Amino acid sequence: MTTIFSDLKKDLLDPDTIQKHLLPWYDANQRTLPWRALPGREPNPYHVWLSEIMLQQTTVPTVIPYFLNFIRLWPTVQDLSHASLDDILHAWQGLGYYARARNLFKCAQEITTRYEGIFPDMESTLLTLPGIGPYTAAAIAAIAFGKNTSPVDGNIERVLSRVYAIKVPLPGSKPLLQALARHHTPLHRAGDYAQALMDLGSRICTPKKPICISCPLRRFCRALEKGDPENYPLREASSLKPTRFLDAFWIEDGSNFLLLEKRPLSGLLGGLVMVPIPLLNKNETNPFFKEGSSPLKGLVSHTFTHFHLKVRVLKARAARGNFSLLENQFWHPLSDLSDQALPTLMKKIVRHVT
DNA sequence: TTCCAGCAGC
DNA sequence: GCTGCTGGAA
Repeated sequence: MTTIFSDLKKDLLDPDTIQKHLLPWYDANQRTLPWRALPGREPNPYHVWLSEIMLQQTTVPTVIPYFLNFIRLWPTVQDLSHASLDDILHAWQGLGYYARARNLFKCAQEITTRYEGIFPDMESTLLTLPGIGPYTAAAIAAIAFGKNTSPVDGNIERVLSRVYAIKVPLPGSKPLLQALARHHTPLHRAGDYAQALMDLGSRICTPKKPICISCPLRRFCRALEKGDPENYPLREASSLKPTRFLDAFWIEDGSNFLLLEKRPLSGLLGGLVMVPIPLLNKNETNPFFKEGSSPLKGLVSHTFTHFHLKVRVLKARAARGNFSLLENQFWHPLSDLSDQALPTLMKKIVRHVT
């Protein structure tokens, strides 16, 4: 920590400067969120964990309906641990990063069997559970159990980068930001402190057009002093994504059944249901003949973490009797697609065809 | 149409 | 250090 601070040391703010201004602001301005305990009430660790896993990948407004649906279907972590993976993936569909739904399930099972349904309250124990990494372990320990830990999410990175006008670009500045967050974490109310920084980041210290005039930290924000808070945090130049072109096979039998396949559990869109797209995973071979199929006009575009995808849809009709299904394939009524766990790519293809 | 945020697993 | 998805903003 001393080395990280070395060239910043004389510029460090008092350890408690930030929280002294931040906590009163939080008490007056905190967001009401379905997983957040009302002031003076005990947080529900199951709710905190579930929301943090969902929030790992998307924003609060997107998460809220998924979260409410999950706790309606599975009110406790034991209920979730007794669900089926297919039901969980179905409820998760559209959220993306489907490996996280599998880890959610594994984690619920471990909590139920190894911890008798009680969430561990130690950061180091939480860190051993599936799907819980450094950020989530610290967040649960602080928010659900009031432990003195310092979770650093994207909001907190942005706020601290601005307050200190950090010149090192992300992600290289992460250790420094972690150390700064640690430096300012109060002994009491560490969870409120973390949530206050997150709320500040989402409501005031926004990526674009921050509302500095309303910020409780404006008096000692160095980026504001320099006049360019929006330029922080600095980022390494990102590399360009390649574009891949693939064919999807929309194959119907004579009676409105569609050929679907369940994708392998690991890898892209794992465990979700799609029409066949040969070569979407590496090493996949193409078992389909393009003869007898007609390409639809236009392409379906979708972007994954590391590449753009443009899909041509080939439509064909097959007699069920002389079509031999692969192990992971099945015929499914077109009218009942909604009972399957479909990724957004598949929904775009459905829209394109129908 | 393109860009971007968001964190864990391997 | 590479892989994994989506919605919303620009």
